[in-house]
Amino acid sequence: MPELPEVETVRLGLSQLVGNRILHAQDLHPRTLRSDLKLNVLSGAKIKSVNRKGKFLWFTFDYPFYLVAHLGMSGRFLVDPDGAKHNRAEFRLRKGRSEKTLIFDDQRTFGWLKVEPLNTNSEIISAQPATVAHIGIDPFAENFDSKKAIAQYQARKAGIKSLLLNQEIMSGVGNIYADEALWLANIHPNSPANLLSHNELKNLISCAKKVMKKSLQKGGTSFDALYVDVNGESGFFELSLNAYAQDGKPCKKCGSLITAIKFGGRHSHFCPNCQKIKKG
DNA sequence: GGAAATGTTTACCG
DNA sequence: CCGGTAAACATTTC
Repeated sequence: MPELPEVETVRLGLSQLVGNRILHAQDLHPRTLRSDLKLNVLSGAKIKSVNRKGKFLWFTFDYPFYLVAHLGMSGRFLVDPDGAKHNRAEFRLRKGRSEKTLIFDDQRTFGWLKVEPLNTNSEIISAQPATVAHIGIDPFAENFDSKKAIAQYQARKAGIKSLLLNQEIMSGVGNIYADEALWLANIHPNSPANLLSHNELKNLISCAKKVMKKSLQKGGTSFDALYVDVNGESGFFELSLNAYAQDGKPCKKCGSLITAIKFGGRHSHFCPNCQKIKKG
């Protein structure tokens, strides 16, 4: 369940595992583990925290390693699942007398895991894995700087949607929430970012935050059982979508039909009346 | 059978 | 370097 609200839903579920010790860990698919360090270096390690930046997750331990994870398009973490179909890695956990199995399940194998050494030489660098260092801060982080993000958007001529999807400026937004945020902010996905005013971009960021927060409260968006929390439960934000996958349906603001256009191999959904393209 | 699916990275061309 | 586009990765579902 791959955008910020879905990843945060997973993080919240995984955070219940803090205090568990890893008895045994192994990867089960050749594409899943994307580090030279093997999962079994974590044997004996106790989970200290589960963190998120944009769509990236990482665990910290009482061992000098991070376990970094990205769900890709179809990755799931499942605790003691009834029927995981595509097990890509397995962790046997224990806390007190209770044992659990954590499964990383991933149909399309675009998701991955990495074991990365903690950099003990610098507290600043060790605050986050090197893997996520180049990723932009997400709008839910305390140190998110919206003025900086706005300036970076305005410095570019590319269509605003492609920049929203650029995880190095502001992270967390994917195809669903980009369409939803742009609809809410009345901005055409292909409007060149440099033609948008400071206020329009400020509003766009706050719309993205608003829509993702609302989704998070409903457990994220689940079109099918692929996108579920660690207990296998689906989210219900699909029922609240206004633009994404709504092509052919009337816009809830003006009644015009939502249209879909293709860009970069993916679809954008927007209201042609409410979201007019900006021209220079 | 063809197309599409909520992501990221890389390549190519201009 | 920037922008636009496409492809690659792999699997399942509609």
